[in-house]
Amino acid sequence: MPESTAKKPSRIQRRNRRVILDAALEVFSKHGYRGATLDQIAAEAGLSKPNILYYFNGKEDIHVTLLSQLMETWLDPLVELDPDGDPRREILDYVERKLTMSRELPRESRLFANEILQGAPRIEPELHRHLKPLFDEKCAVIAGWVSEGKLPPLDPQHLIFSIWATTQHYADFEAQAQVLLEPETDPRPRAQAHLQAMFGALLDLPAQ
Amino acid sequence: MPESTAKKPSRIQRRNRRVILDAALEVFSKHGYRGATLDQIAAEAGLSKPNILYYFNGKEDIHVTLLSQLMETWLDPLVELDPDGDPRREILDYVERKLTMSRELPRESRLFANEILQGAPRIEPELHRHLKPLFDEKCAVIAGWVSEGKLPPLDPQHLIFSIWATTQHYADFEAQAQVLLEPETDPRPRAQAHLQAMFGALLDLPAQ
DNA sequence: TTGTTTTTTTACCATTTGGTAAATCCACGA
DNA sequence: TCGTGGATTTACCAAATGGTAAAAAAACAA
Repeated sequence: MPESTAKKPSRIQRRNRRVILDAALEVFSKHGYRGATLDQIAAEAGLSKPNILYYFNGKEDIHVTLLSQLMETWLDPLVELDPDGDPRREILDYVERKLTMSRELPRESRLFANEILQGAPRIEPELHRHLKPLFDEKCAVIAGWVSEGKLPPLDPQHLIFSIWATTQHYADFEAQAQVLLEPETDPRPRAQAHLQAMFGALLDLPAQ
Repeated sequence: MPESTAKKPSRIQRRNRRVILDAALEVFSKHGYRGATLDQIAAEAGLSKPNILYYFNGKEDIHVTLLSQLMETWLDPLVELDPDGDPRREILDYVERKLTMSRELPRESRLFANEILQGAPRIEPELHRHLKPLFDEKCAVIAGWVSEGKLPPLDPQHLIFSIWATTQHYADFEAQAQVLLEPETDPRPRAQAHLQAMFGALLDLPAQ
């Protein structure tokens, strides 16, 4: 019973749990929680369905484990925002890291987007536990920069929302961009230029 | 057979189709296509399941009808962008209309977000037929303003993406905002100020 | 009222899907 | 080599779900 009181997991257990979670990421991010089936995950993982249920307590367990495990990766770019760095540089670099992440981890982006869209029923506790404190901390950092006159007066919370929205857009709404832009071409180089110009302009605003 | 060669639909037919589509909007926007069930829609509409299937050919028919019918409403704010207006005013007003729409029609926003996130399997033809031409047209308008020197050099396509992303964010990711901001409080007044400042700064950039 | 058409309900059905029990297989240490 | 516990498969099941057939009811035209 790998799920009971944590003994040390065997090599096989670690490998298969990883294989399953990777397959689940693929399937959940493509079809959403309800749209994904254990059979699809099993096929993607190359394992049988009962075998998957040997490693996890059920569909929801897989989903929650996946979200929890990816939360850290997902928040990493924001963690790196340095209170002691140059404010303008720090924020523009954060935009760039987020955009890079939307290119390199689009499945993770869509996984979170799906979960939030449904009202975050399974990840809400994690949001309170990990996202909220980090968000508050970094908002305070930015607010500090503003009050020190190192940045023009701006709304830290909504600035961060704008960064999330604009960068994740390229992963979450990729299907739309495929229709509207040249397909087969990554729009992110031009997106990068645009976003740097846009947030740069906001940060360069003269103090009120 | 209301579905066959279009006779004039009766009063009952018009009413019930409207009731069903409204119920479907509620359910689909909350749970996504796969997450929604005909039973839920029937309960929400106050009709029996077979009765619903009397008015529509199936679950997918309801979904496609809903998306098609809402497409016009959804694109309306962009249609209103006037080539003969003041460029800066036109774009900032468009931002405001989109933000207002995300407050007044959040279900519609989430319905589209869900569909696009899944790869737009059922709405792709509509995107090509309605969204693409409008998008190209308005991009050309903005590009014209730029080349006339009425706007600083900017990327029309990605500008529009940024407007979509930032405004719809408040409907699509409402669950996240609920965790991070004061619940029970509409963040949009402050969002409005932030977005006007941000896009205003971009549009006020000196010509290169 | 009566006959006809439209609308609604009742009673189902086949498939899908998350999940389980139990038998079997297999890796590995003694 | 053999035994034991972990890993995997086989064969299922119950509930949910999209959908249908046909009877009953309601609406409506004459």
